[in-house]
Amino acid sequence: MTHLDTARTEPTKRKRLSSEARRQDFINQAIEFFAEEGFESSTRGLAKKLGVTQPLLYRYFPSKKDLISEVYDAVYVKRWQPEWEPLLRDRSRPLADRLNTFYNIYTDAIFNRQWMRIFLFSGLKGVDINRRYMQLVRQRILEPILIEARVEFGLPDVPPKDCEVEFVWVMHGGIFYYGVRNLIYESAISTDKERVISDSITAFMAGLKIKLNQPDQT
Amino acid sequence: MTHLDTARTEPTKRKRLSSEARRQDFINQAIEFFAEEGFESSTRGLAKKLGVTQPLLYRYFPSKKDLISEVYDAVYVKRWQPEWEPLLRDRSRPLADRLNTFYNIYTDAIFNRQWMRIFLFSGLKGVDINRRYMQLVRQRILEPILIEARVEFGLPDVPPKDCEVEFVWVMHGGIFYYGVRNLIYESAISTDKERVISDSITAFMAGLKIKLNQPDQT
DNA sequence: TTGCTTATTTATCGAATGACAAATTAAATT
DNA sequence: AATTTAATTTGTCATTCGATAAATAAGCAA
Repeated sequence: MTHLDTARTEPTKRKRLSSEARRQDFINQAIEFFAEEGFESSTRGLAKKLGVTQPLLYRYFPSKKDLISEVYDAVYVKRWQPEWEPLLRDRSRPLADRLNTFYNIYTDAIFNRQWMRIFLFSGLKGVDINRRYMQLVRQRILEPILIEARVEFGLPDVPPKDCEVEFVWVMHGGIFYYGVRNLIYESAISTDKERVISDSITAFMAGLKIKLNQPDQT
Repeated sequence: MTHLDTARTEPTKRKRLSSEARRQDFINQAIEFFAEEGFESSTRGLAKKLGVTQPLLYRYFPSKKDLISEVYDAVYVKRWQPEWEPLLRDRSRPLADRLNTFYNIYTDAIFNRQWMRIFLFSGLKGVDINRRYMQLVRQRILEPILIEARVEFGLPDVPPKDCEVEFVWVMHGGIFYYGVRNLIYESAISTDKERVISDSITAFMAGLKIKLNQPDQT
C-alpha cells in the first residue's frame, strides 16, 4: 500500500460513496417506476415510491430528463455483458450449441419486465440510445453469427450481405418477441424458454444453410 | 329510384352524415396524432392538429378516454380483414405459397407507422383490446397454420400443442419485429419485405417439419 | 328577412406538472 | 457540546392538463 491509514484516509470518499449509493438506489427504483408507469409519469409519483418528497430528486438529478438518461444508461449500457461475445466465436463447439448457450443467457439478462418495458418505451420515444443498441446487437451478435455460420458450412469468408443479416434479425426478433408476449402482453405461456430457443435455432440453422448456399440476387 | 327528389329527400340525413364524417375525420387524425405523440399527449395538441379549439373535441367525444377507445377500435377491429383467414385454408396450393401470400398482404395492412405505434403504445398500457388481438392472431392465424401443416405433412389431425403454437409465434413474431425495426426504430433496411418473408417461411417450414415429426415431451 | 338548430369559440375551473428557493432537520466534524 | 456541512422538507411558482358553461357564429327552415 502506498498510503498509511488506508481505513481512514478518505472519510469524505466514504461519505460520497454513501451518497452515491443512495443515488444508485434512486436510479434503480426509477427504473422500476418508469418501466411500469412510462416516462411521462410524474416525479411526484416516483418520489412517493421512494418515500421522499419530490424536490429531493432535484438534489440528485438536475432535471427529470437527466434522471431518465441515467435510467437508460443503467439499463442499456450496464446490463450488456461483453463476455457474451466471445461465446459465439468459440469454434470448439458446433454453432447451434453456441447459439443455444448464448440465447439462454442473453435472454436471462433481458427477459424481465423492467428491461423490456424500458426498451419499448424508449423505442417509441425514438431516443438515440435505442438505435445505438440495435447497432450493437447487429455488430456484436448477428454479424458474428453469420461469419461463424460460413465457417461451419465451409463457405468462403465474405462479409455478410444485408439480406443475410435480415434473416438473422428475424430469428433474433422472433425470440425477442417471445419475451415481449411473455412479459408485456402477459399471454400465459406454458412452454419453457429453453425449448422455444432450441426450436427456433433448429429452424434458423436449417434455413440459413439453405440461404447461404443459394445464388444471391442482392 | 323509389323516391322522387332524391337529391333533396333527406337533408337531415345528409347533415347527420356530414357530422359523422367530421367525427370520422377527427378519429383518423387522432390516430395519426396519438400514434406519433403517444396517448399521454394533450387534447390541446390534437385540437391544434385538427385546426379547431380543444373544447370542440368534447362535443364529439365525451372524454379523452372515449376518443382513445374509438382509436383502438378503428385500428384493431376495423383493419382486420376476415378474408385473410380462408386464404390459409386453401388446400389447392402448397402451404408455403399460402403463407407467403398471407404474410405479404397481412403485413401490407399492419406495416405502417400508425398501426405499429398504436399497437406498441396500447400494449404497454395493458389495455384489454391488445390481449384480445393477440388471441385473435393465435386462433385465426397461428393454429390454422398448424392444422394445415399437419395435413400437408400427412400427419394425424390432433389439436395443436402449446409448444407448437409457440414455434409459429416465433416465426410470426420475427416477421412482426422486422416491421418494428423498419417503422419504429427506423434502422435503414435495404432488403425488401417479400424477400424477408419468403426466407422466414422457408426456414419455418423446414423447422416445422422437423418439429412435428419429433416425439414430443410436453 | 326571421327564427331555430347546430357547430364552434371564449373564458375559466380545479388538479397536476416540473422546477426552484428557503427553511428545517440530521449527520458529521471539530 | 458547538459548529459546520449535507440531506430533506415546506412552500410556492408558472404551465399545462382534462373538462365544463356560457357566448358567439354559421347553417337551415319558415
